[in-house]
Amino acid sequence: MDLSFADESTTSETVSITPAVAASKSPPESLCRVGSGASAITDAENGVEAESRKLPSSRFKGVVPQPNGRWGAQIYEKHQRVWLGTFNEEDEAARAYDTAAQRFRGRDAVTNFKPLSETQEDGVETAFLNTHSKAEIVDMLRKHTYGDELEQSRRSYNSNGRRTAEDGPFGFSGRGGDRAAKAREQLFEKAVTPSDVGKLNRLVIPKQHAERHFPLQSGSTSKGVLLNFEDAGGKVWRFRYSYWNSSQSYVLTKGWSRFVKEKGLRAGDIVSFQRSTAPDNQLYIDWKSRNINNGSNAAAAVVAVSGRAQPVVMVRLFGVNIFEAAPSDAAIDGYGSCSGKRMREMELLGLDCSKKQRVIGAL
DNA sequence: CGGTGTGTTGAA
DNA sequence: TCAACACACCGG
Repeated sequence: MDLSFADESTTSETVSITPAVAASKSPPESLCRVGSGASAITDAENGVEAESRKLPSSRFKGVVPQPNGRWGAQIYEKHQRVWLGTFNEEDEAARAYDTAAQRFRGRDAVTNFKPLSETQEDGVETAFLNTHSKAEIVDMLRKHTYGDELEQSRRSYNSNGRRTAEDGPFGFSGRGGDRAAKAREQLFEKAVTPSDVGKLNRLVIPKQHAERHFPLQSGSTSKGVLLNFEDAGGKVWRFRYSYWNSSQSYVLTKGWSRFVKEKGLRAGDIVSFQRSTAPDNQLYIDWKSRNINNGSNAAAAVVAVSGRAQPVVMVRLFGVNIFEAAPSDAAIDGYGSCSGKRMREMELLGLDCSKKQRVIGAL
């Protein structure tokens, strides 16, 4: 769990800006890419031939050569490598790294090109990055669809900054239309349980996230505090937040049922919590149906379903097919099975497949 | 079978 | 944190 992309609270970090390395550099053309790693620079009769086996290293950060002459992109986080995919061109891989670096480490991350080609602040891309999880961005990079998705975002952002079907699952704040969306960081998401939307008038905040993002002063532990959250429409919701000793859990109580009612939340739907990266620390709340299909890769699209009684539903989430038990109360929380390799990927991307937690990719 | 991306290590 | 290297394993 510590490997998840869970804390983007680190997004506010400060990293010294380092002038992009490559940009205008003339790569030693001697580094010709070779066929299958070997293709020896046929050398005169000696053992120097062995040297030619070595793959040409990249002049770009985060880029590694592949045996077939292509280039891989990777970035590290929490002692783990996050693979960003393979590319035909070295600079494509470098750009993929740049994008990931900006998403993972913030605006001032050290990159290969970004600072140069983008010095004129690109609010749209920044917002785009801010409104997509690391997992989503990585997925786009791997599938080489980042550029397209960003373009889509640019088009739909248009002049009014209003949320459109083209936006990510949570879109932009889009309120008013005259105010630009403030940069915000994703805190975490949770698929609501039946009781979260039931008569108990409370939402359980997974301990892990509660303690990280909504710490309670020892004194206010029991009585709780009032927290304000702004939704996508700009409406402010005020919830009481406290710790229940009886169940040893953190909960949003007073005010929660009104939110459930107005949004028509149903078990399995995803609620998302964000916080402004600006000094005001404004909190935001948004939600999405667990099966929405809005054309974005980020969306969970229902691939096959025919009625509520169907035993199995397959959803495509972040480009990964997931089988989910039918919406019976018992299984409604978890995302059933993840298979083989995908399972590892899911873990690495912070998508918890186990039943213990329903939090999906705490961003 | 070709290629990808993971396992792993040593350097910074 | 990062790149280098080897190769297991995966999808075609």
